Amino acid sequence: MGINSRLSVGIHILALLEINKQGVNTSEYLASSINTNPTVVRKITGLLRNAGLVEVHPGVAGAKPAKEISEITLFDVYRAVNPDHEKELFSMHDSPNPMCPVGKNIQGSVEPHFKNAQRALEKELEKVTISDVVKNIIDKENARK
Amino acid sequence: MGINSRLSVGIHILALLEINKQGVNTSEYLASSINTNPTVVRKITGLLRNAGLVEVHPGVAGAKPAKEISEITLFDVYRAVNPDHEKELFSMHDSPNPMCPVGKNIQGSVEPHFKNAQRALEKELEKVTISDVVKNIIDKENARK
DNA sequence: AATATTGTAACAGAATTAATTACAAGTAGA
DNA sequence: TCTACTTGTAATTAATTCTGTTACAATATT
Repeated sequence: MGINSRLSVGIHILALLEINKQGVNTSEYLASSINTNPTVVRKITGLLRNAGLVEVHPGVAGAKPAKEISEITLFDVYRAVNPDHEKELFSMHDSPNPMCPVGKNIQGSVEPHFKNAQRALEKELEKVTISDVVKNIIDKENARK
Repeated sequence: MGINSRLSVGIHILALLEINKQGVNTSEYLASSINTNPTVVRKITGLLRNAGLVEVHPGVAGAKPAKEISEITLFDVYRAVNPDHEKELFSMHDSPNPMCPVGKNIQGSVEPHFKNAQRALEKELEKVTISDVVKNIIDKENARK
C-alpha cells in the first residue's frame, strides 16, 4: 500500500537544480544530497527529461530545469516519474462473477468514485509548483539562522 | 505504484451483504461473487469487523453490516482495510543529506503538500456511502432489463 | 457427537521498488 | 588523438507487498 518515493526524489532534484544553479549538478552531486545512488538519479532525471522538465545531455556534466520552475507543478513531476499513466491509482479486484448482480455491476459502480478520488489528489498536486517548494526551503533555511 | 485492491473487495462485500440480506452470506458465497478465496474474504471481513462495520461471529455462518449502510462511507472502508493508518500515502525518500540546505529542508517542505493531496483523496471517498453504491448497482441491474 | 463455519497462522508466487554493478556511448580538455 | 569523466541503460539483487492457498484450531448448530 502506498505510492513510491519517486515523486519526492523528482521534487528534490528539481529544487536542488534551482538552488544550486550556479554549480554543476552531476548525478553524483544530486545523489549525495538525496542520499541515493547516482544511477537512481539518472533514471529519474531521464524520466523528467522525457517529460520536458529538465535538460540533460549524454556525456556533459550537469542538468538544468527545462522550464521556469514556477511553471512546473508537483503533478507534472508525478506524471513524469510514473509514466505508465493509464494505470489507475486504486486497484480493482479482477473478474468478479458475472452471474451475480453485484459481481456484474460492482466495477462500473465503483470506478467513477475511485477516479474522482484520484482526480482530487491530482488537483491538489497541481496547485503547488517547484517554485513554491524552493521558496519554502529557502525560508526554512533562513529561519535556522 | 498504486493502491491495493482491498478497498474494492471491502466495498463488494458490504454491497453484497446488503443486496443479499435475505440470504446467508458465508465467506464461501461472498468469495464466489468476488472471485477469490474464502480466506481472503474472511481476512477482509475481519478487518471490517475490527472497524465496527460488519457483524460476524466465529462458527456462525453469515455476516451482516453492523451499521446502516447509508452511514458507511468509502473512506470508512478504506481505513478499515488499511489498518496501519499512520503510514502516509506518499513515500518519502529516506535520510536526505543534512549537510545540504535542500536535503535538510526538503522533507518538511514537501510533506504538507503530500498530506493535502492525501486528504483531498480521502475527502472524496468520504462523500460516497455504501448505500450510494448499492443504489447504483440496483439501477444498473434494472437498466439491463 | 457430527458437521459446517469462522479465525488465523504459515507459506508461495508474482509484482514492485530501490539499490547496485557493469559497461556502452558521448563530451570535453589536455 | 587520447584520457578522464559523465550520462544512459541493462541486468541483477534484496526487501517489501499483495494475493492466493493450505492447514488447522476454535466455535456454533443440529
